[in-house]
Amino acid sequence: MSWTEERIATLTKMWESGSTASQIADTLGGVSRNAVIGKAHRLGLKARPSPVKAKEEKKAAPKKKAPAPAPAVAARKPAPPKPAPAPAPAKDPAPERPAAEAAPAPAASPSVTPVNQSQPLPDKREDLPKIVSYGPGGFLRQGPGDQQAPIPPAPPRRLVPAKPSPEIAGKTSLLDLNDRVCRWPMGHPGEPDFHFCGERVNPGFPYCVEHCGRAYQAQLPRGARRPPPPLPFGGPRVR
DNA sequence: CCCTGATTCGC
DNA sequence: GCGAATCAGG
Repeated sequence: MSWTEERIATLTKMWESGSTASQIADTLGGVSRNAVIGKAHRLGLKARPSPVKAKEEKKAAPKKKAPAPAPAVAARKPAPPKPAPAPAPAKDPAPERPAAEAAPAPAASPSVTPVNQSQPLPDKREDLPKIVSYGPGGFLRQGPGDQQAPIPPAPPRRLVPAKPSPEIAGKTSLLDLNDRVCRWPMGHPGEPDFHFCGERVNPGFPYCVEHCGRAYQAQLPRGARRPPPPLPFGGPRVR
């Protein structure tokens, strides 16, 4: 498969919406998770909470890994030594301010004196122990005296694809299918609770062991055949 | 083991 | 540019 305009758009949207590379790969089809990640990086839209990227070397303190007798076979990855090129001038660990806090500029006009204060001190209103707190998602909570909204903070919420219906909550939906879950349909397409088996597959097959037994049956001699089990699709609807 | 994203590097 | 192989943390 090639990266068409459309597929790139899908990749970009899903990546930015927080979908995992695996989900994106499954959705797109024809590409691997690695391909998705690779493409995403090439598109320049990387940077997402990575489980493995929360590292930062502080000092050159190689604990282990003495230069082992390197095997001449350098078939791959001849780049274990990572000389810290970081010219970072002792980045002080000052925590970055959340956008919500950085934003609230002195938008409030100076003329508006704080109410509810027994000590109106316009001179040193900056050292007032202003109590702020943050709501879910980083929204700035405002006290009763805070009138002016300090710039609507961009919603830090990430959009997550919702399940189509509560009926299949917890069930294996079409979007949940991948190479290692059983794709045996449960129910009929179109029905609200239609889903897939979702069990781990019998390795090498698209179904779990149980459903492999249903899908693959030895051919019996003519005359000795039993009525076939209901087909996953196309069978008469029984209600 | 399963998952995740990052990175490398032959093609 | 692409993506398998590999790494490394959860």
